[in-house]
Amino acid sequence: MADMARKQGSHSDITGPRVRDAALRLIARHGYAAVSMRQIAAEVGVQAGALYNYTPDKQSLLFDLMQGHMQELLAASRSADLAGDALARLAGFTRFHIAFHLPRPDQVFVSYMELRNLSDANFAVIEGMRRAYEDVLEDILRDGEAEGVFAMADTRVTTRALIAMLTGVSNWYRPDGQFDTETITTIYWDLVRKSVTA
Amino acid sequence: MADMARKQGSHSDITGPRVRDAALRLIARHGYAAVSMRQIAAEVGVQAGALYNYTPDKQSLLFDLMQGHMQELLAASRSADLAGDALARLAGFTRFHIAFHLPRPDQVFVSYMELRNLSDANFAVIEGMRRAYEDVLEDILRDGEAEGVFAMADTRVTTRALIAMLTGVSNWYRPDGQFDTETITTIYWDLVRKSVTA
DNA sequence: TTTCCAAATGAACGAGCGTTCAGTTAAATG
DNA sequence: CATTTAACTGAACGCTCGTTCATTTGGAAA
Repeated sequence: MADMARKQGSHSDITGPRVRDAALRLIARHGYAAVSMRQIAAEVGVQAGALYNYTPDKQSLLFDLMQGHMQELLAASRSADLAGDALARLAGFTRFHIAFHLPRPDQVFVSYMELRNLSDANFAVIEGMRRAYEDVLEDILRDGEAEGVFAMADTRVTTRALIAMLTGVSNWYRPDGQFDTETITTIYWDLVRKSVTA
Repeated sequence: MADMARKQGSHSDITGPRVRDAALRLIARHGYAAVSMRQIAAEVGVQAGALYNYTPDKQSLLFDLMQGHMQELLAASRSADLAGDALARLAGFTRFHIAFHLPRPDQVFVSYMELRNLSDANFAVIEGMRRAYEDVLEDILRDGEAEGVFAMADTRVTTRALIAMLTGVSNWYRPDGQFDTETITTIYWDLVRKSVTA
């Protein structure tokens, strides 16, 4: 009679996500170093000490946010990179990248801006996941070169250039602005396709 | 006997730049909020209080670094955007952007990562300068469309996409690495040219 | 040599930091 | 109803923060 439904009805399964949500929003807005545990706690509506029921320390809170984002990104990208020739897969990747990033501006912001606030060990983990994501695109570009459909001076540099271009959309895109996701995708796919086709 | 050679031989004209250099390097490495005035002072070799001979406060120190960078960038870009048809000017802009940014990784990093740590008034100033720089490229793209040499879905979005791509090189480029500036320029110019030509 | 003053020191200010923990609370269990 | 215990409080720990300022220092000016 120990393990079954142990904390049903308790708040911990509600407060936990709320801590993460508050931390994500505040860190995206003000930066990891500028946000205090007391600010996060106030946003959730608890005292600072209560946060330590949900994270061992502030650094782990940042790492969990970034690792969670990268895990979602990797899992989703591997599902998306499936069918067809290199050109079709590049179109799919472009569409996926924009569709994944645009609805997650805070996650994107934190994951790209707070790398230097990770401990060395945590940085290595996130960096490895970023590499793995770059490899998804690089494989497509290499296959397209082999097919004779793509031509570029250096695959690795081109990979990074394209990802920088695509991710940059999060820096200015506003959902209530001039463009919807579909229009953005069309514009960027046009740039991507032309830049790498032979 | 008042105004002539007033502080010749004093340290202020040496310490001032050293404060800015130390602040730039430390902020690029650890972030504005994570760097203390005492750390900057220690790097310079003075006590924290002495910094206030050179800046009214920490916020002004950050703003001066960013404003100085943007002023240099704008002045240099206007000198570089001179001759020829749109294609030649786009080549010149691409070359200029890379040549200007690659030797200044710390300035680039700070100017793009610390925007959220500026006061509202200071942010507006820097944002305006960034807009002005984007306009240099956008003018080239518009002229190229008028010439019938370029074709793109949206000039403003394309401007931002290209600048994001070009600036992204600072995120991974290392001067002791595989590529020299000339090679990088060739690779990126290839991508830029193909992405916008009709 | 004496005077002068820019430059820098070093101590202090109130405030906020991450984190810990003994004690309180309130909902689920028996 | 009595008991249990996860969740949370509130105070405290030692420490660092940005900034101020009376005082000291040392090289240039007279």
